[in-house]
Amino acid sequence: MRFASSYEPQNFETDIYAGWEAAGKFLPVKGATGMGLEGSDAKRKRFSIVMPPPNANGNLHIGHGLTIALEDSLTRYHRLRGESSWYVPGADHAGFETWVVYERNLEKDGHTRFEFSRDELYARVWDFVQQQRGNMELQLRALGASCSWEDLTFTLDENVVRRVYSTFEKMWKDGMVYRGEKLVNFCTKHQTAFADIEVTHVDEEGHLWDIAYELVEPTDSLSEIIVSTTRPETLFGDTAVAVNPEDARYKNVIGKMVKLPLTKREIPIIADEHADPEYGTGAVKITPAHDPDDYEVGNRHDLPRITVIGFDGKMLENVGEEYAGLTTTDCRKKVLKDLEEQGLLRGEKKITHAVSHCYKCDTVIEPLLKEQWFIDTEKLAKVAIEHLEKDEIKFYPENKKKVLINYLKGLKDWNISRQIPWGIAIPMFKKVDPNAPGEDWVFDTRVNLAEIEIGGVKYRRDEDTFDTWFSSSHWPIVCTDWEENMPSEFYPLDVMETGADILFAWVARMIMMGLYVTGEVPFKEVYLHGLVLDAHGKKMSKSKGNVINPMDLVSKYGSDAFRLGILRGRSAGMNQAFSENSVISGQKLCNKLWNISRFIQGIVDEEVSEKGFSYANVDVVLENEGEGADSAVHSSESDEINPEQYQYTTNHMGEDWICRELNNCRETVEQCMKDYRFAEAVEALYSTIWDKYADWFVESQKIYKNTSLLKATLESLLTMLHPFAPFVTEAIWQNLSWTDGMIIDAKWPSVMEYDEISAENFERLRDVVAEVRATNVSLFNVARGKKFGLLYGEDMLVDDNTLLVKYLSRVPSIASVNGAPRGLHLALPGHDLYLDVPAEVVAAYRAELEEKILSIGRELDGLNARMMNPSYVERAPAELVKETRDAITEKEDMIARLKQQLEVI
RNA sequence: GGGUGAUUAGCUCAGUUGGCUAGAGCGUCUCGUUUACACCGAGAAGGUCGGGGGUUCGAGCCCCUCAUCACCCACCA
Repeated sequence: MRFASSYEPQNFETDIYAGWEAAGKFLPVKGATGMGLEGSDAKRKRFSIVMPPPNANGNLHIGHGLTIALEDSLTRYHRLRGESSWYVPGADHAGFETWVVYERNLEKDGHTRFEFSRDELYARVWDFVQQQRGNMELQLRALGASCSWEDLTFTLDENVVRRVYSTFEKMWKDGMVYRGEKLVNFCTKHQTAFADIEVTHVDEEGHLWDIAYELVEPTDSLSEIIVSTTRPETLFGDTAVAVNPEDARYKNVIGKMVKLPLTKREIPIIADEHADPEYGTGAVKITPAHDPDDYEVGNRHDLPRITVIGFDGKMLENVGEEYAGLTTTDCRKKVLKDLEEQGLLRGEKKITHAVSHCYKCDTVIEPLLKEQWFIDTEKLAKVAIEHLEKDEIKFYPENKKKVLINYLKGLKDWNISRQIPWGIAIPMFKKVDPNAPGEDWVFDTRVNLAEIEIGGVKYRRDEDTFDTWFSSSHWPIVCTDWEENMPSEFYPLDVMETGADILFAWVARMIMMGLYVTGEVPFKEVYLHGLVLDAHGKKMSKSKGNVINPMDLVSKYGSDAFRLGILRGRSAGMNQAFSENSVISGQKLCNKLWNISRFIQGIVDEEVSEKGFSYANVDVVLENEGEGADSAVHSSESDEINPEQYQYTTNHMGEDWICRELNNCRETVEQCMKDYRFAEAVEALYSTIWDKYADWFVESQKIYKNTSLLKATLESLLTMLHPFAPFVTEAIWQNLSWTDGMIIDAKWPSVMEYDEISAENFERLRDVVAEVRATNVSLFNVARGKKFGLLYGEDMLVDDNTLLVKYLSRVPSIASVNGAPRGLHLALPGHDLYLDVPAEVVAAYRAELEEKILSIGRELDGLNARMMNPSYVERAPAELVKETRDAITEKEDMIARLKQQLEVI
């Protein structure tokens, strides 16, 4: 036996993947623009997609599982369509993320980062990542990613670094890079600055304190000014008190000085719009070195900036002995206590306000002044917006484009300096002797040297590294090997698929950088997926303990089951719940398909071995009924894709019908893939395979066997499902006796020819069978489990197909009434059928019949009401009106029959 | 404070220009030793499509409004 009785993914997946890889099936046909290629390859369409690089040192999480399911389905679909498809895998050095893991390990071993030079640290992390890296790649293979491994790009590869440096140099020359001392988001735990986007804001309970600042020269009405603050410990850095220029209470003290409590300093009262008269006391202390708003106010008024908190999160010397060295929290307590003692603390109230946190360790972000490299984003954003508004990139979901443009419009300059050793070194050197001739900073790529000499002048390396997003914004460029003198035929990418949560951090930056470097948008379409939530719609998190590991599901149910399960019910941009149930349902589909194939292979084997059927009576029946006389040879209509596929004949209406259904399914899948509606494509396949192919076509083939058609249709289904369930379809394909090669590069099905009238007849036959089955079951109670035979009167369809009807509707017998109707008349329009039920059972069935009459009557009333409405008849499309009219006739007919039945009783 | 999305069966979700009796998976119930499959087959129950208005011959879908939830952005001390 070729096929075991159930599909066990573990027995196939590893070997199948290795087989694909060894046969080079993941490689694109490069150079398809014509160079050195003949014939069809020269015209071959291309499809390119790059993988958002997973963290090289980590394990894949459920989001990666979804990512691969989506991207690989697309890739495989386009490959089957005959396109040269290139799926470029990647690995991310994940600067900060990896650094955090590594530093934690260091600390566990009793070391700190300060024991090593940057170069030493870099080398150590490099080794660490290399050790870990294989894991992630194995997991991608287990998920079935058909990516071109020899093109794997690591974000620290030489070509990536070279590209990043060349962009940075260009920006430096274009004056878009500047070094500035600005307030940056600083994590005192991780000792690095972050871009605005890397900071999370959390609404928290806090306090608002009122503190009195005494006027140096009291006026008649005012001797002090009370400010409101949430951060009293920063008062040491205050350089002004601001009031609103329109605020009558303070108009006459603007320009006067106040005494800064706990210090000997005096600071001015200034007028600035920033002060909101409605909020607190209307007066606000200004601390330019420790608050982003105040920083702006300081700039407007040319105020000094006094830094009082260090990068370690502790108070500096300049705040005085008593406070220096305290953490900000301790200092706050002491300041409040001291103010209270001096009678300067005037109020305290609870408020909720947004506080910035490090997205990694949750430490409160300290805004600190720091010299950093910044990118002037104005031009970049402007160009990006222009191209977006010209609709050069199509977004799925559509509304994200608007959201992105909105973000770009308010984009601030981008801090690209990170104070961590793991990453791409910033290629800038600072002149050691400020008095030496030449610029203070020079661009130079010799970053392996701590110090360089240019024209006798010494320069020292900047020790910072690039923000990871700066390099990853080049991803489509570096993955497709785009170069100035030789643009890649695969750039721009056909589609960028990634998480909606990194629309700003990544997608926005790829667009800006793609345009800046190549002048072209980096991709034509963007598909954004939402978060995978747990079964109850909650975010997965380690602390909640609801994290699902995709690899567990893959090993338990198989890769295909996981892929089908995670795609189910998912639509672009939406966060969606996910549970094991959907994976189980995927597993069932795989097993179903396996068993369908097993059955068909059995028929093929039987035919080969014996040229006959095991059902002795079938030959006879075939001669007497069915549509054998009308059989016709068909082959695929459009020969473009695959001329030799689908040589078959249709001998029976069920066969025409399945051809029609497969055509419909193929069209649906094609349209869905075009629109990125993956879940709908899977659903169409699921219902075609299960509800149509298995339940009706395969069942009917137990009576009428058509091997050529069984083969053709099975191949078609396997091929269509392959993008979503690559392993089981390949396992079956290679197990079948008549198929060649691998399904991974089989040909996408083309149109199947069939007879429309015949197909429609089968549809009618299904109605008959369904009604017979349902009626027999509903008789179950009154008939105490007895099943009844079917009788037919003037009914051509049934008369011509008695064997099939008998088999499909599970009746014990089927016969003509021979002009003497008896039993239960089925209320089926256009048919003359009876269940051979004794009169007493029909009588017992009376209540059900009456209920049925009532229910059809209700439907009839609704239809009649519609027809009674003159506007409906006038304005609705004629076709619709006709349908309504026909439905009324049908319902009336049904009711008449049922009533007649009642009378007989 | 601004923005986006959601609200449809017990649960998780489909439902693309408005059109016949609103669908699926899982769950529930009844029945089934039919030789591909119990990871199966047959059948059934279950929904006033968040509330309220409006447009229309016709609204789950379009418009207005309210409510609830989620997420994103934002400098209110």
